[in-house]
Amino acid sequence: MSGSPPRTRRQRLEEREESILDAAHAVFAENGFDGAKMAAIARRADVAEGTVYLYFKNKNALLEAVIARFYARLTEGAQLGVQDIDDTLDRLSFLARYHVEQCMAEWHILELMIGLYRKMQDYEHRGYTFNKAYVAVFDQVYREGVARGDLRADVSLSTARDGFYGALEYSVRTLMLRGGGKARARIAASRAIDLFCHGVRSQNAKAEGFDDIEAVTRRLEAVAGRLEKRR
Amino acid sequence: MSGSPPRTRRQRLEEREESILDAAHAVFAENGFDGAKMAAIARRADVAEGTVYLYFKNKNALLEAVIARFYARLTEGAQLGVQDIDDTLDRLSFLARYHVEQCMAEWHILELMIGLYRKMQDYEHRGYTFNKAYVAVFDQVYREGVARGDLRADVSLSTARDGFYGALEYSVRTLMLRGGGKARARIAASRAIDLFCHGVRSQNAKAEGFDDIEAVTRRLEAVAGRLEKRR
Amino acid sequence: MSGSPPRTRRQRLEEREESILDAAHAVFAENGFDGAKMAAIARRADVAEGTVYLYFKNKNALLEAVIARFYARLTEGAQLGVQDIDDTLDRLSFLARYHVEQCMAEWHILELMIGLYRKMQDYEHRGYTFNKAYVAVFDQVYREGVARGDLRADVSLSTARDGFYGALEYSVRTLMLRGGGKARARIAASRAIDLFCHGVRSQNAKAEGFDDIEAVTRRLEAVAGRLEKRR
Amino acid sequence: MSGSPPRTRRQRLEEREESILDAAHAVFAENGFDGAKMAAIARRADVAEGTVYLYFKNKNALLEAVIARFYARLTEGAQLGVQDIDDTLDRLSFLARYHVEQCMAEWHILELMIGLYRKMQDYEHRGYTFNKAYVAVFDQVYREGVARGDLRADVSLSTARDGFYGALEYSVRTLMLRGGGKARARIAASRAIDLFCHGVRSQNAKAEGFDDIEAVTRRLEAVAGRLEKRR
DNA sequence: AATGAATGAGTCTTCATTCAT
DNA sequence: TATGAATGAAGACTCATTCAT
Repeated sequence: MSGSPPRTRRQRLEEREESILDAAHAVFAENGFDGAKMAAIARRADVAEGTVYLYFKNKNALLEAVIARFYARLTEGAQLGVQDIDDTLDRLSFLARYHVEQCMAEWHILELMIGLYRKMQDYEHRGYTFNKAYVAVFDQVYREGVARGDLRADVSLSTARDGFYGALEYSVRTLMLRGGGKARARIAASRAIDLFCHGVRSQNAKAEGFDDIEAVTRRLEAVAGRLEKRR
Repeated sequence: MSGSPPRTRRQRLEEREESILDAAHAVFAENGFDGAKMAAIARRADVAEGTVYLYFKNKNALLEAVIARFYARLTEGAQLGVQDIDDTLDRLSFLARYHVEQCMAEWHILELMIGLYRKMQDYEHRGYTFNKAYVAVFDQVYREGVARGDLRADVSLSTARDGFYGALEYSVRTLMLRGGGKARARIAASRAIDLFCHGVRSQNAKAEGFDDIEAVTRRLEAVAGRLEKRR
Repeated sequence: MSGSPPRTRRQRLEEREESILDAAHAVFAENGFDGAKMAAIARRADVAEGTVYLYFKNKNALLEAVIARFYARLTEGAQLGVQDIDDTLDRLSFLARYHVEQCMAEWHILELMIGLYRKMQDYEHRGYTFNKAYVAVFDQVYREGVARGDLRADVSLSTARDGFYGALEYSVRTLMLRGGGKARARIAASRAIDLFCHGVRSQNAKAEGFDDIEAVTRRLEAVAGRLEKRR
Repeated sequence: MSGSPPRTRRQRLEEREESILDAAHAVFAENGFDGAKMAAIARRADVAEGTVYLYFKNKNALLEAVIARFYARLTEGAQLGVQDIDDTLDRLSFLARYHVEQCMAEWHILELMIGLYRKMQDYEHRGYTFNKAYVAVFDQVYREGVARGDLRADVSLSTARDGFYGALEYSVRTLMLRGGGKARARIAASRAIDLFCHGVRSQNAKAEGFDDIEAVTRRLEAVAGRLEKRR
């Protein structure tokens, strides 16, 4: 009779599952894996405790599903965002900002992933797979950047990727500990991206005249000294 | 008459405490906080269950002590290592290698710290304090590097720090997931440090004609490094 | 089709709760608070240990519930009993007998109440409230007695109450220690009530010439009482 | 050399024992039996934990000793006080005041005695013995009072005793619950003693004309009615 | 499919008592 | 005698999972 509510049985089930996942996501994020109680999840999903077990085999499976969905969404968001940008550095900037924002919002879920590895070594691959799919977006951007001549070709993709996400996540962690807001997050992201792109050595030292011969000599002497010290 | 075994009461107590910490360290690392059973820790320390509570008020306090000791050692090792090195880049290289190695060995303990924040918000400061003391070593090196003109002055210390440790830890995480050994860890560390120092933008893009002495030097150093590795 | 067993879910729950209270009552009475083990209570209620906690938050709450129920019943019994009696002295006699009998049967539960005060100072008021509701029955009887001119008006209600219940409970305690049966309890009650009504000073001292009809009546009543006891 | 400190070994031991008893008394009173920790008692006695066990076999024995000492002192105080008083009513007044004061001060210890009966049925007799010795003081006073014609002869000693101490202790309990001070205690004591001596029936009813025949008739009719009811 | 009452294994923690020194 | 570190048994409480309805 009524128009809007879902008609199909199938649809109802999917909605239920979704709401359980929403609840689980929230409760896991708030309390960690061991701290999350199935009862709390059920209550939050407005469902009886037993019902959860009709949709997910057990607590572990539920966490797995939460993480899978989280990563799927994360990856999708990254892909869509990159699509509309052309310039390599702009793309990297977007990915950095996006990553920082998402990580801050879902910080706790990310922690859970790590914990997951201990509990279920079978699923490690899964987690790795999720992550691989996500960073593939970055990889694609990076490869294109190299091809276009925008990025160094002599840095391996994995090194670059580690540097990129590593710096970002470390920033996030620091922000989380100190309690920075979204604004600070953005600033941190842009700083990190700047560092990522230019490195830390002083421009003078690098680009200006800088007595290179002198430096090379010093370095070689240092190497020689070290070699001499060897028994 | 007998030489080695500890005589003093005081000494025995300290040894006991140490052995309990060792046991707790191991059990926490293997099973995480909630997964670690006090009974297992006691058994591993070869001590009755109640005895643990003579030395540490409860499970939380025990974890805190484990982390405090870990960080104290970590910081001390970094300080000692840096003392004997003069060159800024060498110092950073050392810190990078050291960090990666330690993190890989104590990966699980580091995870625990993060989890700790949820459980005991009062102690957040503690964890933050530990970390602060540790990264102070890097900070000192970095500041000196800037003063010497070796490092960019226009990058804030915190940004640099985040980039440095972030990249390293991300590398470690990746290594842990994929299961790389110590050898790979070193390689990852040096790559990360290279990236950290030079950034990712292609040399063309950056210096437009920047001379190649830099590259040559790097190659020579690589050769020297390989030579040094030969026993 | 089947007649007696409870059908409704609600009813089953109430029965369960009741049976847990019964079990707790018995176990607390037998072993005191600290001596009572939740496991024993659960076993006695024919219920899993965890089930008890579905009905009562914890051991303290369980004890509280036991006491509340006990007092509720006690008070109700007193009220009902008094309703059917008109004469003031008969009413007091009934209350005395009733109190002694109940106290003897539930001696241990009464002890628990006292112990409760130490453990939960918040609940003191509760215990006090229960007791107040109970003695209100006596208070009402007493006030009416005063109004009717049957009882001294120059004795404060609280003093009278203390004397009444105090004497009774002291009797009970003595009986409990010496191990008297119900018969002895009744005798003790009537003696206490007699003392309560007339005091201990010799008749000479009191009334100086007060006539003996009083004494004669008492003797006759005693005879009648003895006759009644013969089955 | 020094003058005051105890010389004999024997004396030192007795002092130690005494200080342990003092500590135990205090800790038991504050926390009840199960709530009292041997460690706390030892600490309070300024003695090592193990030392307590050199003086008392175990916790139960310690409690027993505490109670024995308490009763011995209580009894002694009562005896000494009565010695100096001649008048029967004054003696009773003193005993009442003394009892109330002592009970209020040592309320918790008295509770413990009751609990003791459950734990050690072997010792019941002990407790009973202590109590018997104490109330013997009252008994003696009462018997003399009867002999002197000051007190009713037709009230059994045990009834009188129950009435006396019962009323007092009930007062005390009420005072303890409501939190009255020493002043209130004295008032309660004197009121109780007044009630004990004169009973609650209105003087009018008792001493004045009071239509006794009428009353007697009613009572006899009641008895007759009861007899008639018998099958 | 949904419910939610029932289960009971699992764990931290306490504390009386012992015993090596 | 005195010490106090060590012991380990015992018990309240939690919570993932099951199952009768």
